[in-house]
Amino acid sequence: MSTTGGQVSIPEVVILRLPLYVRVLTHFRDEGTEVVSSRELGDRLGVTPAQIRKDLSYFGRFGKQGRGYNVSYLVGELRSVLGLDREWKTAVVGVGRLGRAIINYPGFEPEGFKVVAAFDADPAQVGRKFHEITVRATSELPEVVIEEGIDIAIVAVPSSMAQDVIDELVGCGIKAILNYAPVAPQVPEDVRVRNIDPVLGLQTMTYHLKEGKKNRSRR
Amino acid sequence: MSTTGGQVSIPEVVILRLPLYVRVLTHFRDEGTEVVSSRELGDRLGVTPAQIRKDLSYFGRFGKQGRGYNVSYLVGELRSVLGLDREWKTAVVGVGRLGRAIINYPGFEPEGFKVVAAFDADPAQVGRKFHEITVRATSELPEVVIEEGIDIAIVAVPSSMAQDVIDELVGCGIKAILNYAPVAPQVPEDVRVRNIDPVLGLQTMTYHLKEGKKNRSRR
DNA sequence: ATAGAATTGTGATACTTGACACAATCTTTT
DNA sequence: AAAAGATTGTGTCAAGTATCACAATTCTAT
Repeated sequence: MSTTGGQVSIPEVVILRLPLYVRVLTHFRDEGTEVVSSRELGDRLGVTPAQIRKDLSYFGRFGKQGRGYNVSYLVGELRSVLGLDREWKTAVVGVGRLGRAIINYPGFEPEGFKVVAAFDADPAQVGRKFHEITVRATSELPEVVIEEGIDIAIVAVPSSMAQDVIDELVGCGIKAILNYAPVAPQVPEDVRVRNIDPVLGLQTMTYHLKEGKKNRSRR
Repeated sequence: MSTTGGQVSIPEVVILRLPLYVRVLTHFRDEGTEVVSSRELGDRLGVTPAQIRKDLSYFGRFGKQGRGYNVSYLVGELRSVLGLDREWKTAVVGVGRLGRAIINYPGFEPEGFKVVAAFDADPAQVGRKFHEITVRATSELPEVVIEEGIDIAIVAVPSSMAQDVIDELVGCGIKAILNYAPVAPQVPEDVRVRNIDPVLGLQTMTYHLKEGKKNRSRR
């Protein structure tokens, strides 16, 4: 239950898996595979076929019994579900070593994520250009977010400044933040944050490495 | 139930939260706070106090009723649980733009993760030095992993090569991999992989951004 | 055509994870 | 020294998530 207007609310874990499905399906498509079954997909992802079918069933009936899923069609449908059939504009806050690497990272644009602005608190950075983007003062954030139509902010400031910057972004009406600072940000519940934090990844693996544990992992 | 030798098996989700606790506790400690309650911790992390107490209870009884947890003591205990009371040796595979950024990243060493070797398939890169580390040929992986005592591999190769490199690493006996390539790697169940993938983070946020949804997030 | 094999979509079931609530215990105040 | 207040640790219950299993449907082969 817990509906809004009749349709069942979709678990967040399901949303988190969809981009993985899109990625693997795209792979299949690029290899020329036209049809794929939930078992084949599951094998590639390390999940059960039933889970894939259940997940997809939240959004529609994309398959054909006895045959499987048309790869191109399913990729298109899932991209549409995720909102990946348009371009999203991002702003990078913080143009230190990490921020510059993000601005230069070639993996965002092909996926429809375009960096259109950059900010830094340091006046010495303001005015510099990286990869066609001129750095602006953080004080200009509110105007630029509106003028440029920023959808998503990418935070790459030192951890001591991260919460302040995030508060500022929330104040500007930003609803989605990709955070590279190693902190646990506090945001209102209508704002999404995804943290990119390699150290956390390492720290959860050492637990298992320690004294050669043998329990199995959870993807 | 489902025990091995008497002690209850610890849920993986709990392990995934411990580094967050360590991080926030370290923050408190650096601010001079000596004692903290599960409520204060929970407020900072956006989780319920009960969850924190339950999580900690898997590993011991660290608190004192009516008072809370001694911050320094708890940090130490949790670091020990996670195996963070020693240094871990890592090797970076792939020294392109991303691999070099990882080698130069100053955030690993203070946390006890030391990059001690680097590899690349491209002969033109072999022999070059980055940040005191000489690049070796990928063919040398097996020997170097043993000689240098590599605990964790960091994969920063193009996605087309990622699975092959990961297979190679698994063949060398590596049990923990931090993977930056945008793929869903297949590994035996005794090998842990953590994926660092900003695009996946963005793609799960667009679902919610699309047509101004208002459902709340999950951390 | 018909039989057999493959595979989806989904209700029901089992398992996992999170929250609640309270006795036990410690600290502070009067 | 007693009472009031705070907070832990944990058994129990609730919610969330994953898996099972099978009718329905499609494809393939003879």
